[in-house]
Amino acid sequence: MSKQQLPIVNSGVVAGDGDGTCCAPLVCEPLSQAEAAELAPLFKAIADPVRLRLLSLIACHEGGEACVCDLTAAFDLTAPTISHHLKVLKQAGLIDSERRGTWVYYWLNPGVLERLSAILGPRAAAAAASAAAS
Amino acid sequence: MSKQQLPIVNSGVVAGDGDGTCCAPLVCEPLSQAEAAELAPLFKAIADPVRLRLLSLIACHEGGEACVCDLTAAFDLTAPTISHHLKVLKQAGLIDSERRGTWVYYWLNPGVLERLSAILGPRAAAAAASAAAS
DNA sequence: TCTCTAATTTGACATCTATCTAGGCACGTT
DNA sequence: AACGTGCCTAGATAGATGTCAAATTAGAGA
Repeated sequence: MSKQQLPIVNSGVVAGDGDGTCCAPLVCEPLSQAEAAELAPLFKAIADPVRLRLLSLIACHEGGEACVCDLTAAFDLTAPTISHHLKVLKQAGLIDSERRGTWVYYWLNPGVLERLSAILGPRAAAAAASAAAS
Repeated sequence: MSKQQLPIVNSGVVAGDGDGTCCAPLVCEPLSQAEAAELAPLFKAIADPVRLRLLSLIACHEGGEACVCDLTAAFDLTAPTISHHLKVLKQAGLIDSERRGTWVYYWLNPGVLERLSAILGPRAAAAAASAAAS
């Protein structure tokens, strides 16, 4: 933390998206400080075994959504802990939720995982190839 | 550098399906506990703004590698701190390094980012696969 | 209204993490 | 050999994080 030198170059960052083509993969051009600061919390949200499984369970559940009771049952953790992890995922924008009667359902927010994937992804192959070539 | 452990990177992880084509994206089938436990540290390694930029700087640097002095200069952090982050990335298996004379060079370990990318998104997985195929 | 179940919030705790300063090792140069 | 520079390790510390038990909120039904 502190003032690092690189100014906020890009701004579009990761959130912007919108240009259908694609993202700025990690490997194409150096991430600005601002971009990194915006991406890191997203990766941090998924950088936990419980939350990874939660995402996976939700995504794979029929209808693309799952209620908390289903999720809690899949872990050896207390309900408050699961609730906490769901909150982290939701605050990061990865999932969303809605109450229906007694139960609360969660589903994946479309596009977010894909964007993260794109940032890590396509280019890496190219970079690896060029590295190998030398 | 001799004392530095070997990267634990691969071992199958989530790709374990064995069909060489590709991995099981998060959304295809629920992650097992073991898979999640193995993936989380990788995501945790990149879930930091400094480390994201380090990865990016290394990947974008000419030749696909960069020396510590180049990297340190890009941040407003002390050298030991950068060294710490590089160690985290190396222990996660994301990068590797070598000393050449006075300087130590770091480069991206090929494949690891792609695997993470593939896990997050089917679309990216397909892209990576097609890239690899060509 | 009262009660039962589902889910979240609160508060506490132990652990992990990012960062720094100080010091040490390796290499190249004088 | 001695020095200077590049990089890493060690130790310390403030702050973040994961977990649980207890308490709270919200809806369904008797």
